[in-house]
Amino acid sequence: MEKKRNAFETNISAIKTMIEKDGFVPGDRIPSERELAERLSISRPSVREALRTLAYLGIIETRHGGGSFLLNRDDHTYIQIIAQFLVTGDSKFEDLAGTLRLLEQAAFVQLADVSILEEHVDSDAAFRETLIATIDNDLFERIWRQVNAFYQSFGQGELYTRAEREAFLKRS
Amino acid sequence: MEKKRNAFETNISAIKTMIEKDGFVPGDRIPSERELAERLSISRPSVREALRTLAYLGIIETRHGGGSFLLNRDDHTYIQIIAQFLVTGDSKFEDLAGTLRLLEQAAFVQLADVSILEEHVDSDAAFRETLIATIDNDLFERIWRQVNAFYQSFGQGELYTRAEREAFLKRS
DNA sequence: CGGCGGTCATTGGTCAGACCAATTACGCCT
DNA sequence: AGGCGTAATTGGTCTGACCAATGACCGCCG
Repeated sequence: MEKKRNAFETNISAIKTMIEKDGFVPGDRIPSERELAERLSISRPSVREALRTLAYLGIIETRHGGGSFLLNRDDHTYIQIIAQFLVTGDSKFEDLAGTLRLLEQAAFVQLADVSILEEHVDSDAAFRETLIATIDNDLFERIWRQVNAFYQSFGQGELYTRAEREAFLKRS
Repeated sequence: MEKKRNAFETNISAIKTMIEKDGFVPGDRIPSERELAERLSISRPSVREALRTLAYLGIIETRHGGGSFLLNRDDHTYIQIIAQFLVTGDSKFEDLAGTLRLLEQAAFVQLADVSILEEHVDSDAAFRETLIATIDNDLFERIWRQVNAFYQSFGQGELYTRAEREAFLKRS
């Protein structure tokens, strides 16, 4: 009898199973919290704890007064969660700057046409922002943005000097 | 004043911030639910909804009667959890592989001596692991490790073919 | 004096019920 | 038939209570 597993995960599974079994498709409204509680024979707070987690993961969306709705699977929530927990408070400042340089260097290597950077050589922020945008990789951009936001929170100024930015262009 | 953010995510952030601010390290016991509720001026059910989500993601662990404890980052299971719900997220899978290639390319550009990679050319995993280790940047390595864990959870095989790994070495 | 066992405070787990806020559905009036 | 206001539905939050598991404290006994 090792079924004594956490009731919480059991509840999440139960709700997930019920959603699948009833054949809900993305966009559908799932039963209300009160109805779920009754059908699963658990209290509404327990239902809510499970639903909140599902909502946080982007599985469902809740609308105050409207109900809970199944979301499409390819919403980006999971990427946000990853990015949010990747960069945490104990990241060292030197690592932040170093990581930013690495990320941007990676982007630069992939860059075919350097000319689009030339007009932004005056602005550190615009230069780097443009550089990252050329990659066209959502996850990569989110990670960079998260790291950069952390870097900015340290109140530091430009990551590169103007000379360094010009060096970028010459290395094409 | 667009502070109208969801209270739930605000609560998760608040708890996460408090944990970081108070300098808790993995293994530490965090304040009790009742104390958190009081310090954050929210009710215990709201605290619980946030804590359950953190527990489900593997950020913390709760022991009935004992308290809640911070887990090691390596124990964070949210990667697997999220993947469990997103098995069909093909479009974003390309982002994962692309991000990994970008990170490793950045590491390679910084690499002075390629010879240490030669002995690992037979193993995709060892090759990439060694490559990242040369960077000596904690944050960068952590980001790579998490993205790689997510990539692995999709059950994919090697990121590079053997020919691609050998091409790395030649480009020195 | 020291080890042991029991008691009790602390903490998480769960529930019932209440009230508010936002949305939606319905029916009435025009 | 259409528009509008009211009521029902539904999520959001809180209070309070009780149970269950853990752990610390303290007294008892060897």
